[in-house]
Amino acid sequence: MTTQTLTRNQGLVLDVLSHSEGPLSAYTILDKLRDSGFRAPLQVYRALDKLLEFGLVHRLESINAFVACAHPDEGCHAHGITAFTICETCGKVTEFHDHVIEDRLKSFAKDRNFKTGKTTIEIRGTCAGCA
Amino acid sequence: MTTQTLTRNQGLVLDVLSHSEGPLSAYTILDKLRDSGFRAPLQVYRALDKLLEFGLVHRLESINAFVACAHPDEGCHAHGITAFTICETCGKVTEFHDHVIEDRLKSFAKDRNFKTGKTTIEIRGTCAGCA
DNA sequence: CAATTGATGTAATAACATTACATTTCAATT
DNA sequence: AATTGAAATGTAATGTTATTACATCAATTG
Repeated sequence: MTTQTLTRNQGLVLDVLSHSEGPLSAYTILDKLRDSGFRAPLQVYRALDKLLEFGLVHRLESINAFVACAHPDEGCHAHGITAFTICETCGKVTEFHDHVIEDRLKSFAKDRNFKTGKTTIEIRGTCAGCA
Repeated sequence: MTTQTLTRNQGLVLDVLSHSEGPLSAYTILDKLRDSGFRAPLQVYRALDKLLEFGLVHRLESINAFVACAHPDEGCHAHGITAFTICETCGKVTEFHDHVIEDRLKSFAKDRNFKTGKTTIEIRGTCAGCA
């Protein structure tokens, strides 16, 4: 998956996220793209939906914000469950993948015949630099 | 922690959540408490804040909703990280605790000197009954 | 009983997200 | 090149979730 396959709006949104230090809300993205012609929230949300689908962006459920994937070239969907640490002081987000956690969650779900869709793992706290 | 220590508003909100089949949004709780004198969202949010603090209620970040704790008598905070399955069809929420996952997350955080605050683990999907 | 603290009431506003509908773009096929 | 169908876009309006600000009330305590 490369940037070339993206539409103009999708590319603009991904570009903003990729160059951002930390996660951004949809409305912050909108503001940053006013000069590029964006006028309405839906333009951002639609682009984000696609980028999420492509695995190029992640949504942080606990803070209603979005970040570019840390390794978009490999296709993040291939890495299984994505987990995050989110620094509440500086906003820094670190993405990680842990197969033990993933196996454990999968086995819990399987034991109960729960069909897993999307899984959210987010640790909010204070990063090393801000401690 | 018993219900007796709660204020009127806190007790009313907890009661609504305890008797609900599934998670409720703050505004749904508000509607259910209009007859009890609730008029504004803040009355709900304030009560929820305290109930969350007491470990009597959980917030489901991925669906912006709240559920009563499955074992409030023991004080849910004592159980460490709480994880959930959330059925997107019927709304049923199951709460669980897994020490392996918890240890794994803690060790990840410790390795990076990340000071853990609240951790969110939510699996959305389809429960056995709805499959 | 004054002072402090925590809880409450109310209105207004901010922040986040979706619905609805009209229009345009673009690639695949004719 | 014209047709056409799917995907993307533009725009306005609205719906949903959460917070700020400020006034008041109630319980505790020094």
